[in-house]
Amino acid sequence: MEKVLIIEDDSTMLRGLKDNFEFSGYKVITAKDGEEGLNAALDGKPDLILLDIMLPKINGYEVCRMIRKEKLDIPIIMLTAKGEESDIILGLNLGADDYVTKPFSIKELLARATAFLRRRKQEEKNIYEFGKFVLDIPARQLSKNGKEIKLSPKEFKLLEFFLKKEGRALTRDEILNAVWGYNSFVTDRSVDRFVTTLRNKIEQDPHNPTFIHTMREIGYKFELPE
Amino acid sequence: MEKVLIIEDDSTMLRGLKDNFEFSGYKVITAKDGEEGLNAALDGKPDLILLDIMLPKINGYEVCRMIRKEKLDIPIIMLTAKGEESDIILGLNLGADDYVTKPFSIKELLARATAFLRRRKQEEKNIYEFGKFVLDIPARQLSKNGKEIKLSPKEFKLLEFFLKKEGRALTRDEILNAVWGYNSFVTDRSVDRFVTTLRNKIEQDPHNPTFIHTMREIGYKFELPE
DNA sequence: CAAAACCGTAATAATTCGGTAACATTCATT
DNA sequence: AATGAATGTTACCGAATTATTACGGTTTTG
Repeated sequence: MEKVLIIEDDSTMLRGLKDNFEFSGYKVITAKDGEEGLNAALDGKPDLILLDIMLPKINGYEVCRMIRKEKLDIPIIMLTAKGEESDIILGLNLGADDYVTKPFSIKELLARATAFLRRRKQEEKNIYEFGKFVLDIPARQLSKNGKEIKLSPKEFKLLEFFLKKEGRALTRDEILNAVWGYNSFVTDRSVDRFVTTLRNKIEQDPHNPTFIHTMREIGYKFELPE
Repeated sequence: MEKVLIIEDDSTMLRGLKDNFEFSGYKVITAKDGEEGLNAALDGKPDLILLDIMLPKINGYEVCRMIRKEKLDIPIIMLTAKGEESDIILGLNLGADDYVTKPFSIKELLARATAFLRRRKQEEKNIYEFGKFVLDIPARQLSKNGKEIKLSPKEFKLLEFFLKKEGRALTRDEILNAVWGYNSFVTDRSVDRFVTTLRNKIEQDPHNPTFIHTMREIGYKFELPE
């Protein structure tokens, strides 16, 4: 189920949005000021953010900017009372993907949200194939020639992340953030260890890896051979 | 340069949009009815489509639906004279990513277009081509005719810097600062050494370099031959 | 509730890399 | 052409990075 984060200080408005989105089948988490909202965005990993501009503590523009600074690629729809063109443009330039102007129709907002999530969903592949392996995300299972290969939860998450970012060199930090969570106090070396165990499970010759290549001083890169 | 396809039957409007987008640095292709527009979308591979709804032959909704049916993942912004909510929602559900209502401000439309293209652009501009070589920054890999050429971390950084400053003579100090860091106590001669190894990897005849030219008393310059 | 699986860390081993020095070559100037 | 300065080339070893393994504590499973 898709998770929507709503950051809005007006209780009535917040309640209305929450009810409507939940009724439409979304999971909703909420925040009532910018600070709380930023934390929720980082921790909760929502698929979409509705972001009010006028907020206590940190305003919406700042929240938007900071989310983008963290390289989080979550669609953001801004909710604004101001119809001013310059504000809209400011928001869009700060990394928002869309905005709606209060008072807006909930039906329209829902349609826009759906449009953003649809695309995202299409982008998300659920089954990855590499070599003789198949990683089935919904089934949480890796198999080689149809035979299951057991992976621990962390191993699975790591492999999933590698596949999602196939072809790109990933820093240990990126990997830690994605697999362990952004605020974990885990050592870089743990990444190495899990790469080792993964290699032992998927590489023919773990010392001459076909898939998981080490990128010195950076981290690792998952590559599909020709 | 990004290519925008504008599908619009009103000549005046079309002309206005074309001028504005071209002035903003986009390449523009146009179509005056749905059929023509659909072909242009399929053949021209634009990065963004502005799509009027009221069109001769095939209307905008249909065009949108057919583009999506072809699994083309091009952002579509609908231009609509109707302010009716139901039309907007219909459009969004058919796969449009956004809409603007006529009369719209060209400034706002440009801002929205930029927001859509921003992500794509960021992802794209990280690849440098020179001669038969391709330096892929995200993949952290250099290849010649598709075949990988291994670079050490320093070599990679140095080449990346050269490409970023292509055409400019660089002092050894500039290079040291950029590649080795502010306060390293490394000799100038290390630059020379790494230029040598780089030349051996990318120059046909390292003694008659095509790309990395030595600027006596200064340093080096990376140049693309004609 | 016991056994098994899992995870993070630290210790140790293996590997790669990079800076330097020493020597060779080229270049500009006279 | 001779000279000195700048640049090119090469080999080597210490240092930095990564790989591997073992272990203890925790969680999950049967």
